[in-house]
Amino acid sequence: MSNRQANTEASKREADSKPESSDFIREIISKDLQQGMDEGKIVTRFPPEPNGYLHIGHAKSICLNFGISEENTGAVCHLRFDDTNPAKEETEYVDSIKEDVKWLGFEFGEKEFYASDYFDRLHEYAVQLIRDGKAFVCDLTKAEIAEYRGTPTVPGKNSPNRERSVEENLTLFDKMKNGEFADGEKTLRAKIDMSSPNMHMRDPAIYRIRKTLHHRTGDKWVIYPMYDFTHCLSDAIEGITHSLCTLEFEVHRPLYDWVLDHLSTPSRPRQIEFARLNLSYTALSKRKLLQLVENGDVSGWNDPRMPTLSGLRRRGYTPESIRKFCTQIGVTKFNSVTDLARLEHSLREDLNKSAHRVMAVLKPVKLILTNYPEDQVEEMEAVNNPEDPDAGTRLLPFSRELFIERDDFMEDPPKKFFRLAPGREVRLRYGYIIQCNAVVKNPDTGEIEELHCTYDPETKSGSGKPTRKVKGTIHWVSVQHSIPAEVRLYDRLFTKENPTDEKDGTVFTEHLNSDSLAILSKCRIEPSMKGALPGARFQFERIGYFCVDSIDSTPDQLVINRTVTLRDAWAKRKR
RNA sequence: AGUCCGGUGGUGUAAUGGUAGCACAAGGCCCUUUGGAGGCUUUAGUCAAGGUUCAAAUCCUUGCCGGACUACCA
Repeated sequence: MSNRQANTEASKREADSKPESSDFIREIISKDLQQGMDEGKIVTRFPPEPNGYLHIGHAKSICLNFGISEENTGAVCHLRFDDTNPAKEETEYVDSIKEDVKWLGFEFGEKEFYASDYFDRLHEYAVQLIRDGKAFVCDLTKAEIAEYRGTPTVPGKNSPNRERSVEENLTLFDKMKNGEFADGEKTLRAKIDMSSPNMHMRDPAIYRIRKTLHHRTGDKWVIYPMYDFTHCLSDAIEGITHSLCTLEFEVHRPLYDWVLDHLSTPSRPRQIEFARLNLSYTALSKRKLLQLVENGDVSGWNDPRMPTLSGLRRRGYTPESIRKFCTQIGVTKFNSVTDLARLEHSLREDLNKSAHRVMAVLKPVKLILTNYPEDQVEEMEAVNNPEDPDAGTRLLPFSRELFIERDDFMEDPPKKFFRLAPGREVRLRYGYIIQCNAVVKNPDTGEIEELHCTYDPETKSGSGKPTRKVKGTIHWVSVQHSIPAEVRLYDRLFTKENPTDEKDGTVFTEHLNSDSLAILSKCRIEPSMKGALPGARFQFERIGYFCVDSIDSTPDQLVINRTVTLRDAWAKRKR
């Protein structure tokens, strides 16, 4: 026994003293460091396209990139907006992305960059490629290019314009730049290999014409560089050492390398791919999330059911819990689906330590203590957070008429029901032991309207008197002292574990959970919640973690969101 | 179909030729004035078949399964 104890103690200590969790990317980096790469100055980057809101999947990338910069002395992580497609990108998204990264707890400071800041240099690089005979202006239409490209099994055909002279290409590219052609009329293409088994190497477009206002460069440009051309060069310009991206870019890596191999750049970054995050019962693609917003399936990008960082924030998630989650799930190269329960676990773990406990009754039923003096009010001392002695205590008003949870009473209870029932005793949390004597029902509806109980004055909480044990403890609020609130119970947005798997012929919106939101408007909360600030988080004892809604709550009408339920052994038993 | 990348308990991961371990989930027990928290505990895994080796999750071969790729998106 003592031996085993010693063992677990030892292993705990070992776990504590280990650095940060490692993964194949961090191992590559520490190897590079050992070999003296860049005098130990690691530079990573988080490169969002400002065309939507960040979600929990991006958090994985943010934690990886910024995490690595925090773990290595002298290292930095850049925030770089990949804004090369003016048709889709907006300043609104830039602002939300910056806010979300900061909220997660990461500092980019001055390292805020935009691919659009490099448009001049990128243009020069393109001209250089033309001069070197490595790029040409192509007249083919979009459809023709697709046709000429072939398929993975059939090699493509060369564009008829592939052998244009350098001079002609230069002139044509200049005319593209000067707006002399319409959108789609011409493209600049890299001259690589139309028979490559890698489709991305079949003379990919690197510049296209888009006569659209750009959110930062306005009307300065009518030609815009493509991702594959932009990303590697932006990395090289910024001195990124390790360019970390998701698995779907693996096939782009030969092109990433090709561009850098054929141009003289200030540095030579390296792309490494890892698996993106998938979460059960969740959709994680900007396109699909956009669809939910536009369909009105949710109230917006920050709907508390959305997996966006703004949604999770409004729901009551803490940045710490998300960061913890991201380090716990690890980084690998294989596709996987992470159990939503994991995210919820790290949330509860964090909130359990930090959230103040409060008594709230969501579905009230009146309970009258028939032997308690009419006008008497007692102040019961309640612990704010049993996990944190420094959180102190507060006083709860206790009186003859109380509200308790409708679910905490059953007329005809099963054996393992530890709560109130006719003739049964329970303890009122921080109060007395009571016994139920009578049930008053509405004669028309049969609905329970009042429970008449008696209390035992000898059993007051904290009185130190020896008292009998009762199996159940329930929460309550005083009718006259409690304050009203609207409580919004949120649940998972989808009923299907992998809603975006559409191989079975279904569309992800078919799996929307019709019970993902339930609004309770007659809730009663203990008076200490008066004046609670938007965003404030609490644990409602025995129910779950909640927060004051940051948008809809007002001092007069509290609106409270359920962040996550408590683990519930009783609910499990019922299943 | 071709190319590339991957396959470790139900789930997420570790073991870098040398004892298959951790976490989540699920079950049980203890404790408890939150059916919370905490403590203890059980179940359960190397895709398959060959080969190399004293020794294979790890290296090799073949097969099977999964993913990515066929935007002037990123």
